[in-house]
Order: sequence, then C-alpha cells, then structure tokens
Amino acid sequence: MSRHNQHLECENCPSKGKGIFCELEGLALKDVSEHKVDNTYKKGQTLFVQGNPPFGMYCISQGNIKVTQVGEDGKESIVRIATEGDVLGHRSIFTDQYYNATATALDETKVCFIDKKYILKLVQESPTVAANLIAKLGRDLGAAESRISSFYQKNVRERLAELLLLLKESHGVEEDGRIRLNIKLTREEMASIIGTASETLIRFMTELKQEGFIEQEGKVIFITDEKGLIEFANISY
Amino acid sequence: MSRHNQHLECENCPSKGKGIFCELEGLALKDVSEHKVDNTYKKGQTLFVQGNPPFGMYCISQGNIKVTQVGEDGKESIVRIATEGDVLGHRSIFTDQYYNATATALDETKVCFIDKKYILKLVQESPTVAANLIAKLGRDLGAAESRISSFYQKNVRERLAELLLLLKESHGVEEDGRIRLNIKLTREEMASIIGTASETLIRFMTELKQEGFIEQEGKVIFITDEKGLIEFANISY
DNA sequence: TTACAAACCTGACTTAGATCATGTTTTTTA
DNA sequence: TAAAAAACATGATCTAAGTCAGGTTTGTAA
Repeated sequence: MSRHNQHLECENCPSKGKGIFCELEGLALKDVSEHKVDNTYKKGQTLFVQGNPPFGMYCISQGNIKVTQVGEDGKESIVRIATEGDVLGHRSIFTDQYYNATATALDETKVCFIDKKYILKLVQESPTVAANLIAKLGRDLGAAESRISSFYQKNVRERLAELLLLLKESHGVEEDGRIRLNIKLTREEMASIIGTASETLIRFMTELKQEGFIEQEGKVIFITDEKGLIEFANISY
Repeated sequence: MSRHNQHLECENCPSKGKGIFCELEGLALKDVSEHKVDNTYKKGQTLFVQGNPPFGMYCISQGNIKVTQVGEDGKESIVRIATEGDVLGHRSIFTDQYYNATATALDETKVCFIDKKYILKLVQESPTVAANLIAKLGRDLGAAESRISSFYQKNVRERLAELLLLLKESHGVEEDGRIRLNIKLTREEMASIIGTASETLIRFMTELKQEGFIEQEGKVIFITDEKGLIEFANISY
C-alpha cells in the first residue's frame, strides 16, 4: 500500500515549527521520533477510510491531504484540507468513535503515523502537546464553523472567491508579482469544497479569469488581484 | 447585565457527569469550584460577542445557548447549539484569537465562568481536563464537519429531518409514547441552523405534521414517528 | 383588556444554480 | 505515440428554494 521507512527524524522534519510536537525538548522529541512510523503516500492513496476504527494519529510533514465524507448518492464532499504541520485522525482517537471521514493524498505526501496508545500517553505526560492539540482542534473548529455560516450567507461566487483567498493563506507563494497557489485541485474537488456543481464552479472560474482576478497556467492558479477578489467575495476584514 | 453568585458547587452541579471537570478528585474539584464565577443569563442575553477578546471559558450547567455568526447583510446563522455540560469560548482561549462568534442564551441559563489564566493552568496540571477538552472539541469538530457535508449532499427537507433527529438526541425526552423536544427555538432560528429561509422551513414543518412524523403543542415539538423521520431524512445509520 | 409586536403561515412569483447534453482539451496508460 | 479516460468547458433547460406580499395567531407590555 505504501512504503515504510524509519529515516526521517523529528529534528529535521520539513514541517518543523508547525506541528504539535515541535516545542518538545531534545530528549522528548527523540522519544517521539522513535515511536513513529514514516509513510509515503502517492496521489490518490488513502490514509484511512470512513467507518474504520482508528489506530493512531497522522502528522503531515509534506504534501496535502483531503478529508472527505461521502453521502448516500456517492457524492463526495471535502470537509477539510490538511497540509504540512497538520494532524489527522486525532478527533476519532479521543472521542473513541470510528472515523467519520476518509483521508486521501492529493499529491506525494510524507506522513508520520503515531500509535494511539503512545499519543494518549504523550497527552498525559506533556501539557505542551495537549495544549497544541487543543489549539489545533480549536482552529479547525473555527474554520469549520466559518464555513457553515458561509454556506448560509454567501452565494457560490462569493464562496469561490473566499476559497481562493483561503488557499492563498495556506498555499500561496509570491511569484513575480502574483501569487501562486501551490496546491493541485481538480475543478470537481474545488466544487465539492464550496458545495456546488463542477459546471457552476467552472463558469465562475472563467468569470474570475475574464475579470482579471486570477490567471491559470496548466493546472496552476495564480491570484493577480487579491483586493478585487476580496471585494468579489464580499468579505470584510 | 447578569446576576453573580458563588453558591453553586461543582459537587452538586446539574450538569455533573457531562462536563470536562467532572472526573477530578474531591480536592481538585473544590479548587475549580473556588475559581469559578456563577452567572445566570435570561433569555436573549449575550455571554460574549463576535470580535471581542476572550477572558475565559464558560461551562453550561443548565439551559441552552446559541452560537451565531452574522454576515454582511445582518443575516444570523447558528453554527452550534451548546447545552448542559458543554463548554463555550474555549476555542478562542487556546488559539489566541478574538471570538469569531456570538453566544446568546436561548432560555434561562446557568453558566460558570472560568478565568483564562486558571484554565490554562488547569490544562497544564490536569491531563484529565486536557483530554476531556480535546474530546469535547473533537466531537464539536466532527459535528461541524458533518453539517458541512450535509449542506452539500442534502436538500432542505432532509436537513430539517436531520435537525429534528439531532435535537431528539440532545434534548429529547420520552413523554407518553412520543418524544418531546425540550428546547424552544423559533422557526427563524431553526431555519438559520439548517441554512434556509424561515418560510421554506415552515412549509416543510407543515408537511412533516401532515405526514404524521411530528406534532406540535404551542411551541413544543413532539416526534411521533422517528423511523419515518429517518427515512424522510434519507439517513443511513 | 386592549393593543402592539413578534412569530407563524400560505400563496404567487422569481431566480440561482443544478442537471443534462455535447464537444474540446489534457492526462494517463497501454 | 496512439488510444482511452479523465478533466475542462459551454450552452440549453429545469427546478428547488428564495423572495415578496398578504394574511392569522400568539405573546407581551401598557
């Protein structure tokens, strides 16, 4: 399914500084390092599947993962996108529930798996890890609640502009005067984030391109007029 | 704004067994008891307002509170309903953000306020409290994500049936062969939970009544045919 | 007890966005 | 490198649900 290797140390993790263990002291960090298993997932591979019991937690050191829920009709909706420094599967461990979502790699992804028992022990022993986990969950909850109110208060074109601005925050890189979004999503996937049909999303993307807010080269999206996009999204900061 | 009193002890809190401190030993619990302030809020009073800085955390010992976000146009959307044993404002403390929502009492509500500093200390010292908080946040996040996918995958009538079933879980009480929903929500409020217009919600409520799934006496809703409602909601358990 | 305001309800109309259909481009795989 | 399969794109309908407009009922304050 995926290659296992024990080489990556927490000390030189690509996501160092963003994760929940990063502030641990040398010895404690080494302990974490020894209790984890590294995996590499290729695009499209799944880390865990809705309905399965959780065995541990996943920390993303590189790449992007989509968290999805499928409905009766097989429609897939993306509830969250996790990236470098984010954790996955933590929810189910502490609430003692089965996974209520499926996690799938969006690109070549490096992930550390940490056993359930060890995580529970770690939270018992390290208040820092506990506080970091609480903060991570708190931010995720905040983001989720904002999205809920977006669904009610904004129309599709506003939600799309909002999505592009969010992707700018999480994956945006300055590149000759414009901002490159360093994440590859199909139109289908973008549509299922903001809860619309792919055709509708495509129409509004075209509109945004025509109005000069964004550009596109192959699959890569560039934001050329952030201010315009903010207005378009009807967002007040 | 609201009456303060120091009478209620954690040992005999109405929400005992559901909160995040409940498993603490006698002495520690007494310590919590001494560090909190009790408030009583009347229907319509606000605990905190979107945009304000957080000073602490609220534990609900009795009553119901709606957590809302308002959009540009003044539209209010309910992102969560908190009830006995739930905590509020915890998110903002640990993420160090301003409140991104407003909390308003739906009925006569008893709330314990716990100072920010003390909560942070408590999480440092008590792994149990930390784990409980993580679990609480995890469940909230799970609920929020389910609602996000509902918006995409279900139509209004299905979301309404789903809401009634959720309210049954949280506030349902058996009463002569049917289930009484022990929470008072206006149609406007119900509409803003599932993200629809009040007129539309009313139409579907009427439909549900006509089909014999629910009954109504004054403001109180009774579920008379849960199975039918589940089918109506197109939910698979 | 009256009267004023919410809240509730129903009908008629409108529209945002879904669905369907079809063609083109890009990507993947054989 | 060709062929098959995704993904992208656009036009033509259709419909679920929003909006508007008018009622009635219920709650509450004077």
